Amino acid sequence: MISESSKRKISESTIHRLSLYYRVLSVLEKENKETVSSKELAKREKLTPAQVRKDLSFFGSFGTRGLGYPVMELKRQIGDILGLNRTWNVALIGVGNIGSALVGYKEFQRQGFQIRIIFDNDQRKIGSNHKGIQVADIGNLEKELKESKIEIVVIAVPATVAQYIVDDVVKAGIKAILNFAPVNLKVPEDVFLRNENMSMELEYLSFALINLQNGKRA
Amino acid sequence: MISESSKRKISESTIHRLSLYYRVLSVLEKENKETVSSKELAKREKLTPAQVRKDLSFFGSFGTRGLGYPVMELKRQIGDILGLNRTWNVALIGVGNIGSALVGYKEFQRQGFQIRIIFDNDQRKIGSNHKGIQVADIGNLEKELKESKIEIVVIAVPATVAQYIVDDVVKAGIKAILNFAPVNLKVPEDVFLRNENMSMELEYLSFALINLQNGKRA
DNA sequence: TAACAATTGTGAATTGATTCACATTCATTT
DNA sequence: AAATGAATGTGAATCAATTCACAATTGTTA
Ligand SMILES: NC(=O)c1ccc[n+]([C@@H]2O[C@H](COP(=O)([O-])OP(=O)(O)OC[C@H]3O[C@@H](n4cnc5c(N)ncnc54)[C@H](O)[C@@H]3O)[C@@H](O)[C@H]2O)c1
Ligand SMILES: NC(=O)c1ccc[n+]([C@@H]2O[C@H](COP(=O)([O-])OP(=O)(O)OC[C@H]3O[C@@H](n4cnc5c(N)ncnc54)[C@H](O)[C@@H]3O)[C@@H](O)[C@H]2O)c1
Repeated sequence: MISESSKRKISESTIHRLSLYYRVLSVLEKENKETVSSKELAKREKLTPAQVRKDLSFFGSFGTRGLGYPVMELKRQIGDILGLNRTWNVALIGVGNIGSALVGYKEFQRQGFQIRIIFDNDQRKIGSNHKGIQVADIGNLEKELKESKIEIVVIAVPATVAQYIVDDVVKAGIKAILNFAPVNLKVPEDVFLRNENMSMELEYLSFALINLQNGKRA
Repeated sequence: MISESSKRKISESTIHRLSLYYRVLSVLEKENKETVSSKELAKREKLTPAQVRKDLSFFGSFGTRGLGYPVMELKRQIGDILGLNRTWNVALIGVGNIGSALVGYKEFQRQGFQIRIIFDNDQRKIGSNHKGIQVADIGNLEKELKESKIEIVVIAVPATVAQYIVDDVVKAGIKAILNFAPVNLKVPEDVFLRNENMSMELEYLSFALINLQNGKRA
């Protein structure tokens, strides 16, 4: 457990890189590698060895000088930090194009993110079973979120209604929200909100093609 | 046009924020707002006015002191910078869960990202029409990419085959790739590769729930 | 068991991004 | 036409993230 005082200084990028390390370690585990150096870890994700060591050092000393890091053990430790050695009860709101894709994605399940319930306002969808998961009426949102002990909510509804939905989700006491709608949602200070903005990366590519084509990479 | 020397100093975060500004400006345009201040722009995306002004200043002076920025004009300018005032020929490789969602997403079209052709290796899908777009055989990748004058390729195939596919895409001369597979793909220096990693944001939420719950936000 | 090679963990230095603060400019009002 | 108020554009200052560089430690070899 991280001490109260050390909490504030771990950056978002460090956490994102932990996700990458975790992914690499999973691969190394399958390759039956016992240990891995910061150099190798860095190479596999195009980072620097110093970056890897610094990131890990925020959370403890996991390596052995001269040898490197024990693959299985480090994976477990990062898993503990990121909360991947447990399951999370997830609800999905809006089962259209993107919502359906998420439901069909088994990798999330494997990582412990279990979609327990789906909400929609389309009468044709409500009551049906979407890949084995019940589709509930958005009208029963608060009640069902509580009954299913949901911890994380994924928003996949049109941008126009996302703020209304999120207000209800917050009222139901949810503290973690992943939003796919291209809109800046307002939530209270104590609710964690992350946005998945697919257009951004396409737009970055577009920018790069126009502006960086003949120079060095950004 | 940006001068050769100024190219290197514009950060990725600045470009990502331009995307946000563009989105806000589109909304303001619909609300018939003539001008907008850096203060208002900042408020709508939870940024600081200084940040907004600094970001824009990298590309020129678009505002009027005492007044603010002209909404339509600034939108057009940012659109020029990001390449959104034109269309891009996009190819999608892999039309499974996530690929289908992307094809069904009209917002990309509206932004100028036009999916012209889809590739898959599933015989049941090849030859069919997916929402009006032809599904081609992955075997004809290089030929078809060139014929369709594709500029951006979106990878939505299983992680296990993504590197092989990307190698072929690069061979076909494509310089911009958006990858949805959770794997670090290797591409030459002159190819722009962006990754869309949905697990990362879920993992960040998981981390936040465990580690930041009782303290201040990260 | 001593020397060697490898690699960590971490303060210090550096580089990069954000914020500050204010002179400047423009529109409006008197 | 002068005074006022609002808001930009930008160097300088601050804050944050990354990289450097090296002492410390471990496993291996002679
Ligand atoms: N499809 C994509 O690839 C993609 C990519 C990026 C972002 N997004 C965003 O994700 C969101 C969903 O996109 P989509 O393409 O899946 O749209 P969609 O229209 O296919 O799906 C939206 C779903 O939300 C449901 N819904 C609408 N209003 C609701 C309400 N008030 N309560 C509950 N459910 C409601 C609809 O019945 C539908 O099932 C949008 O905000 C979109 O901008 C989608
Ligand atoms: N579904 C999601 O929500 C989601 C989220 C994040 C990341 N991803 C990633 O996106 C990728 C696709 O995921 P998915 O859920 O759509 O998988 P999927 O299995 O539904 O779709 C994959 C598609 O790729 C095609 N394909 C397989 N091998 C191919 C080849 N060699 N050449 C051409 N086409 C080939 C398949 O026929 C299929 O249509 C995966 O890498 C996955 O990890 C998916």
